[in-house]
Amino acid sequence: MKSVSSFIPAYYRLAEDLKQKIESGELKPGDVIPSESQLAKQYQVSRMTVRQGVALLAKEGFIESIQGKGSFVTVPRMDTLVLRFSENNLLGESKTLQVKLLDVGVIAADRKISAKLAVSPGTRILKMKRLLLADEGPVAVDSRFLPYVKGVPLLEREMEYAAFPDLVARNTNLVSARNNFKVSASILLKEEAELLEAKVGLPALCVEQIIYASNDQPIGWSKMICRGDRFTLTAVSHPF
Amino acid sequence: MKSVSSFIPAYYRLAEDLKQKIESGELKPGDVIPSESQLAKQYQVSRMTVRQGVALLAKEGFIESIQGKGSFVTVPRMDTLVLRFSENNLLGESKTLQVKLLDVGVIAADRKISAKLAVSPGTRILKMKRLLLADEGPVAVDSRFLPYVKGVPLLEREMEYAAFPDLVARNTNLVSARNNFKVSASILLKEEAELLEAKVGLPALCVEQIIYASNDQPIGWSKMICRGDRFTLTAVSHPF
DNA sequence: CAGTGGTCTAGACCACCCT
DNA sequence: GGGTGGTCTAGACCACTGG
Repeated sequence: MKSVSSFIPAYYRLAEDLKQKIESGELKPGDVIPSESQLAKQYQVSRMTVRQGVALLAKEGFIESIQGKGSFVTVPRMDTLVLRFSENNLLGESKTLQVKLLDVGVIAADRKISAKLAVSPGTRILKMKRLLLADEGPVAVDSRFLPYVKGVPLLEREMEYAAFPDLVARNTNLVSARNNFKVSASILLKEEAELLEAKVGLPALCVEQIIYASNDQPIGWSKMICRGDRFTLTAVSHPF
Repeated sequence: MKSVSSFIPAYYRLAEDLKQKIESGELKPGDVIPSESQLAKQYQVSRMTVRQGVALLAKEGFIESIQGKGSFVTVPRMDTLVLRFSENNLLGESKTLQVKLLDVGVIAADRKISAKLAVSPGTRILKMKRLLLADEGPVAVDSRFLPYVKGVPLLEREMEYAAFPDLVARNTNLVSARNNFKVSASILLKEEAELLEAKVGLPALCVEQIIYASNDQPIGWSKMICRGDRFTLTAVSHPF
């Protein structure tokens, strides 16, 4: 039944049909949708094709299939949000992001760093500090800490511009597996205020990232202090 | 080939095999994985079964399929984070979240509200203000604004405890479609400080949510001020 | 037990990409 | 043209749920 007209796939039509029934309220959250064999008859397609459409809706969060029972309409969860955090979205209106490498070097892990990166105190740690500037001026200062890996030189440009997860991956030759991301409220301390050309005490967002390898070993820690008047974080529920 | 042993599905085994090859570095980002027909031969399964496995890996972000070219290993994007925001994760260690309804009523939309909710100034708006308390004490104050819908009474308990998106859905009889979520840095003003039993000027997180219906009409606005010393937001990259 | 979704087959034709 | 992934079929058996 792929015949003649309709350039759009059958499974897609079916999915859109059901989606429309859900959005219009004809099918309400908790309702069962027709069984796969019923849909196959209705739409004159094979069951595997129905399954493809149903799987699409499930992936998009509109329905949930339960073996032996049926497929049920769900409310897309609006408390599950997707947050894209790249340095580019530190920019507000401004189009250009500049990065200034303030400091880079190898240090010995102090107590705090050794805790964060789960290494012994004294371990050699690659540290770098950067200043991020938009058109309006400084937006954030960022400190990054990676266990020092010998024989893996990082280029200055990488240190300046690479996104933190990418930098970590480059440094360790490992596929990083997880990014633990934390946002907290803070105010500018003296040193930060000077770098960010703002007053001490200005509200600030503190964004902390810890990258883990697949073996759950932390392989990178980053802490970014952002001027609250020049930066907000945004997220949106399901990005279909 | 579903025979005898192996309680785990063939497509799942195949997916795990490939995943392991990716995580071990045998397959690196950018590499092509074997074609579907090759995999079908290798694993002695039908091509549809291979496709199911490949689709699973694609859904999980490990590979990307491109028609006419092949399927390629991708780096799971670590700058795409999933943030679960329910009032329960306002709790730190504490187990009990209490909510106190401070104020509720119908008001006329002022300039700010009419802008946020895209309604004419003066439109009747249901407003409520709540205080959220954990074991340690107050954590956040939350103001919620919904266009007033007559004939849809909300119970006090709903107003107290319903998550904001759910509350909006209940109020409008609409399936809400999108949640625009914004986090910014702030400090406690006098009124907030009093309610939160903290000093004026304490760092705070401001969480703003605007819920949209499927027709892109805003149908709810919420603004929550959280004590920075008692609340942080966390997110994590792909939640498989 | 009947009905549901989950897995699987062995084919087929298509759209697309590259050479 | 030859290879790739995308769509689709018409069956089959399985695992699970419920009455």
